[in-house]
Amino acid sequence: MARPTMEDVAARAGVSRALVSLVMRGSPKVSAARRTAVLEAAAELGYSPHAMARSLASRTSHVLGVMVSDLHNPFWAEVVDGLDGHARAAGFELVINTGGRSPSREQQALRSLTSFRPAGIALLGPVVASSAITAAADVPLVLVSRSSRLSIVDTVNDDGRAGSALAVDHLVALGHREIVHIDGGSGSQAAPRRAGYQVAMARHGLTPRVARGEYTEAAGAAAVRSLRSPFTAVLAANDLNAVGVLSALAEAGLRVPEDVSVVGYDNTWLAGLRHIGLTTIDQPREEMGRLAATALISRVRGERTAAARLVVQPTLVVRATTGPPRTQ
Amino acid sequence: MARPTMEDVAARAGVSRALVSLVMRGSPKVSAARRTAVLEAAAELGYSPHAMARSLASRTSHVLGVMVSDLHNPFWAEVVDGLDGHARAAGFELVINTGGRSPSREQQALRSLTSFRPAGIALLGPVVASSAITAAADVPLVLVSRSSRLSIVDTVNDDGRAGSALAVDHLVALGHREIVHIDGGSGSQAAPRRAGYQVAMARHGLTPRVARGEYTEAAGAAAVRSLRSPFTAVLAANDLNAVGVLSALAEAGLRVPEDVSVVGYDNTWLAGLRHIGLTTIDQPREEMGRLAATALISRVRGERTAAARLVVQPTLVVRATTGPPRTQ
DNA sequence: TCCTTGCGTTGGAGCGCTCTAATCCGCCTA
DNA sequence: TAGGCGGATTAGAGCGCTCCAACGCAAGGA
Repeated sequence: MARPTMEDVAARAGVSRALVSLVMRGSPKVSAARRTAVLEAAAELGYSPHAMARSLASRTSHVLGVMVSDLHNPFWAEVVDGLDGHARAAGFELVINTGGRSPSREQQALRSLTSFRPAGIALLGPVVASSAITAAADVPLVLVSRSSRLSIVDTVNDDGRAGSALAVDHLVALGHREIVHIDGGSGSQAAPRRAGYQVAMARHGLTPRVARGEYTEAAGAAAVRSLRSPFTAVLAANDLNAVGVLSALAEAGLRVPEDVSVVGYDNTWLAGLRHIGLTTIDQPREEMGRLAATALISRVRGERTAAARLVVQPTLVVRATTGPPRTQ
Repeated sequence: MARPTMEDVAARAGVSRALVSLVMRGSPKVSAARRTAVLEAAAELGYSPHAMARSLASRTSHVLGVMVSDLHNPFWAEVVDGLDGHARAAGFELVINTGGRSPSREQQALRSLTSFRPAGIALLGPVVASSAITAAADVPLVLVSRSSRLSIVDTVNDDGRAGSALAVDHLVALGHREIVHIDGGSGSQAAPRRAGYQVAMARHGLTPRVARGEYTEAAGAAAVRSLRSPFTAVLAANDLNAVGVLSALAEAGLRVPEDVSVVGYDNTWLAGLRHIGLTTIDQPREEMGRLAATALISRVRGERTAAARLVVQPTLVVRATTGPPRTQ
């Protein structure tokens, strides 16, 4: 038994195909009697419209393509939640795809997304080259956690410089002076966080110390092990990285926060686990998703043509991994 | 500038639309000269085939719909990885959707998936009613981490009874006798894990003690706090739940594993974090994804009609949260 | 009475592609 | 030289839907 089509519904309701189409799209210019007849017929047949045929015929799409760079990072799951909720409310469906942190796989994912001819595409933390992005950009595009100067794309970012400054200020207020930053290497948004840290340290008359890292647990642990001279606080690249820092500190017999304070970045649920209780910088993840959806949809509707540069403000969340330094 | 169509490519290459179609599908019955001409024209125009028009015309689909019950649980991210890799290799695209743990949202997600007329649908840890599943089932369906007696659906599960038994055996071998199980309530696969625990305890001549829980950190912590009589080991509902157990034990001033041993379930990366170092039961997550993809694809190709009941074997991963009980 | 108006409804074209059957053409065989 | 063959190519219909122009019809105005 093949799926019923609009034709079948029309036949059963004793009307034309075009009328069924109008009912399905909730058009006001259909008499109440016909409307209920059509809806009944549709219900009896278990009819549901064929999204692809619809978008093919209407030359419009109700699909938003989303490429998630890394499905394993809980950060993105929460951004997707925000996107999903808002898009759904506006009548859009999400097609999610994953890029696995590799430029080539991202490019393939991008191609696969465009084959659906979505109304717009959101790239969450992409690492793919700018040129590949422009190539795909005959639809509205929004980048989350990656800045870009391309005028055809919108961006949603947190103010990484401000975030790092919040962390430094917090640590300095507690009395710390030897504050190390483990950075995110070439990861998305690593540069502004690093810059924010350096500026804030200078503002307090302190010497910045940056250890090379990336957005993984292992990198956080390795960076701590490589540090020779003493320090009393660490600003990690992100929460995952911070957990690696915690492990390495424990290995070295250092207590947190008595001997060393640690601050993460993102405030994913990982940081909130009581067993970890990480002081961290909160990025409003759901809001970022919502903003991305809004930006995309407004472009799709042609309400805006100028590039949007949306910046959200990070906040400090104090938990158990920061405290005053040891008074020596 | 609208996207180029097959017509445009055909015109540029000086051939018919049908020939372009053949080239795009890699048909062998095209002369080398025409093939390169078409490919060149396509490259020059930046043509990429329109997936929806294609599936509409061919009445077949290269899309697999995937509904993830909970994007926040790292377990599913890893299953999706397995699915993705295998599906992609077989020439299928994934459309991922999220159900947010709620039956009504899952049902909506399911409707949205079917509107894409996918070749098959994978439901990862669905909580939606069986009846809603059958309603959608005019395409092959596979359930992961949820058993079902419906003959039209395939299932992929780990052997939860065996997994629990592994945990109990491990703890008993270490010398434990007071082993508590915090269960997953009505969550998917909670029942077999509970049963496996009870049977294994009985086999060792021990009295089972089950505390009601669910698959969250908070539930793990709450369950431990509610326990009155002494115990030396806990088998948690899953890893997330186990982390809650660790927190509650720390609060109560109990050390792990010196005072209490803790075993999780799933072996997500969370368990592997060195700061947590959770002994746990490994479910082969990627393999489960791969099996789901294989099952779906073989049904899609009509190679099989009988329902597949795929069961994978869990294994024990010993880390830092289990050890011999205190000798009193 | 006829003509207009406007709402409700419909036929038909066409979205970008696939698929079947038909056509073309060079070459081998009788 | 005619006939047959088979591989390469193409025309045309059609997938399920939307959209436009056109149509029928009852009510109102001249």
